[in-house]
Amino acid sequence: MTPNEINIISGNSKVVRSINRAMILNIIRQMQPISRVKISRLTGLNKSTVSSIVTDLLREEIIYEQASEDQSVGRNPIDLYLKLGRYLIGAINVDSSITRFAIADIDGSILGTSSINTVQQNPTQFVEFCLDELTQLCSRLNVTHLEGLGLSIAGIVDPKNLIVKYAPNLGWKDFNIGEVIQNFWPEVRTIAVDNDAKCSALAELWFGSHNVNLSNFVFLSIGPGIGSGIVVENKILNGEFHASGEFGHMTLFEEGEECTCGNHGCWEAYASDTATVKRYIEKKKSKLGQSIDLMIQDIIDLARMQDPAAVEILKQTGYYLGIGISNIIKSVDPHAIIIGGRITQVWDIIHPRIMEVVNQRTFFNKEKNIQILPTSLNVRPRLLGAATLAIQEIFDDYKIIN
Amino acid sequence: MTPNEINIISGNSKVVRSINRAMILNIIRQMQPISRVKISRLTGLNKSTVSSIVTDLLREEIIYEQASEDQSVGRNPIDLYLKLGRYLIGAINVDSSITRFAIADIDGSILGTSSINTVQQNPTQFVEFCLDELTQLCSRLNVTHLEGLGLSIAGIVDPKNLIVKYAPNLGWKDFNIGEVIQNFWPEVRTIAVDNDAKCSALAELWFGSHNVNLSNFVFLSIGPGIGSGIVVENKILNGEFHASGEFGHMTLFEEGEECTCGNHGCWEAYASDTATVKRYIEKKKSKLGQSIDLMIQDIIDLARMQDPAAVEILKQTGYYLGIGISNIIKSVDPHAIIIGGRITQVWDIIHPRIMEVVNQRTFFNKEKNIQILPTSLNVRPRLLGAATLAIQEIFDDYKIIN
DNA sequence: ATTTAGTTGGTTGTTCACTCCAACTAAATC
DNA sequence: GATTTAGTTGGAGTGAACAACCAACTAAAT
Repeated sequence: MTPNEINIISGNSKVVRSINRAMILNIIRQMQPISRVKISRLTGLNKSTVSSIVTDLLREEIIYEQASEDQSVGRNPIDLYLKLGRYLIGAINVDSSITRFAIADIDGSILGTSSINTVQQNPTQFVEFCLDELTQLCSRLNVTHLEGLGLSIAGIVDPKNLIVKYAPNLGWKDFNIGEVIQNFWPEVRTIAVDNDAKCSALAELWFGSHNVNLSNFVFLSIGPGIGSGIVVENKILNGEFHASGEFGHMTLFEEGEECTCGNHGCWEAYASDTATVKRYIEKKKSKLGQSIDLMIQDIIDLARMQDPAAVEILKQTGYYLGIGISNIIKSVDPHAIIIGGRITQVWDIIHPRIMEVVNQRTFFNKEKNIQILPTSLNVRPRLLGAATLAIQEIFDDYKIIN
Repeated sequence: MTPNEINIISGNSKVVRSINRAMILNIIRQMQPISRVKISRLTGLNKSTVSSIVTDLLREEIIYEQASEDQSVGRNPIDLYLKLGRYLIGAINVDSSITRFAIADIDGSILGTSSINTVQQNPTQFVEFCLDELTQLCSRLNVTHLEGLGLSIAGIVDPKNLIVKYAPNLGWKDFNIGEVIQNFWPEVRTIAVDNDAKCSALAELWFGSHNVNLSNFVFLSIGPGIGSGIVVENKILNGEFHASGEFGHMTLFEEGEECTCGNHGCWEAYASDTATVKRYIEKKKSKLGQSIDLMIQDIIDLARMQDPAAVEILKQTGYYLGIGISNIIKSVDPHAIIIGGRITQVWDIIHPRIMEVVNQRTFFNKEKNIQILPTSLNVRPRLLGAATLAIQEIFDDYKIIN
């Protein structure tokens, strides 16, 4: 219970029902195939209660049942599975250069994708253009109805009110993206928006395949900058002003390199792809011929072919990553750090360096057994994360009201 | 709902009752005096439901009612108040040098305190000695029964299992303090233990008088070291290994001063009282004649009498505090930072310096309006926090079972 | 091949707890 | 006495728990 604000969720039989419904649905999602009895034993709910809720879920066609075999004695259980193809989700990731689209199912599988260049124009017009593009993708895939729509944005987002507070790279400020979508597509039931790094964390949490408990972890997105999503007790830590996880701009070097944010010595100015490219250029005394995105890929490719200069530069990046990560570990004490971005292609080069620094700088670390891992997703985390935002609402819909 | 672990709290009519009970009790606590109808309107619960729960609370003697006057028309409401003196809490704060005791009421008021020197002996014996001391304090205050017992410890604590994982200053490791207390005092109903800085945060959250929304904030405890407690959505962020908020050991200076933890450039090595004293000694070329605790007080006293050297040293501390605080702001994005410790006595010296640095280093800060404030508690936060641990359990006891 | 016991999965009334609702009483003002 | 507001009472509705039941299978005997 909250001490200073009052929790408005008052108890009610309907609330109980939806809590139990959400719990059972999530168990089926995670442990399918699973029978009614097993769910009953797992939850402590009575068999009859489980049956009742499962009947609801079957009617809603969000799950289906199938006879199972191979039981030693007694009646064979009836396995329950998530039903795919029935509730589909549209996903949009808006980045400074490219905007990507996907149609996803509730198990996180992707039916199809497309992309366009992000155009710096009137945000409303751009969003409407995106929705048109998504409509086209739908018809290409013979999808007639989207249950939900999720968007991940490179910027600070108020997910509750569906407002993009500040996206400097897109030139958006206090943009009520939810309203625009609702006006344009009134038929979509759930719309969800959040910051891209937070979405990536969510995607890893829901659909990652690492065999690690991710109830407390931090997702680090290494690109031109460094973004992050903090997960605490299975939930995204939003921050009072929706700006948590700005680790990229934490000061690591009091009077260090100038950062794009105006501050000096930010982590980002040492460990981002931009910083890596800059260091490589300096070393090689070459010039910035192309975009950061292309350059970092070149350096990575060179390193994979054992080019000594590239390897050395990347090891440095690993060193700087390690310093920042050890600070993150000290602040929120996660069980794992999951890293996404091009740099994970040279995991064998950077990971040992990161671990070395983390072990050096984090006392009391051996007992913690913190996992530092590359993302386990084979879809772009930011895009899958956008879908996950909406999927999450389908599974956790016990906020109905009272 | 959790995606990877299953939430074991299944719904149930009893759960509903206790959620509503806790909500009503907390409303009375925070908004007393308040009538039944007002609670009904506030929560959306039916009048009759409120009446039913209030009847329970009256029978339990945790609240009382009193006729109110001054109502324009209609029957006068009956005001409800928290009843004091009925449920009392024992609080113990174990620090490296001094262990303090208090008897507190459920509104956070302190009936009496005492203290002893912390002895480095067998932890079980020491705890039993503490309980004896508390018993004496009780009899001195004519307190015959303690409803709960809360302990705040300078170390890493597993609050769920009541185990002190690691308290280097006390020489405790994996010490099952809960078991010891339960064996010695089997009659006490609720026992709670946590880290001292986290307890301080909890005390400020529950009983602080700042007129700021503290649902997301960080409590910084500046002493010989720097401890902190992170509050996210009105709850302490515990950390996977119970070690969140170790901001004191985050690296701010890559190759900086050596810290007690073995790392270099920790914040603590620049902004703690120890660091301040060290800098003062260096400047004055004097010697460390007494304990850090006494020395920092001397410096503070000198500064309050406008001694230029002391003022300058403390301003430096303010500068270093600012750098670390700006990193904290970027990581968890709190609404406020509350600072406790002797250094708050010279708030007029350090606060402007902190704000200057934070504004300089935190882009996008003006719009956030982050409050950096000294603790509003006039009882030692760590001690009141220990009591709050147990008080919290009395008010939020809807974890009963299912 | 047939029968019977034993085991496990799932369903069907019944009971119980709790909230909601509407009609009531209580106590104040105008 | 009419009106207004506070609080109570008894009945209705909802959903979970419980226990008895049916369903479907294996194992092992005849």
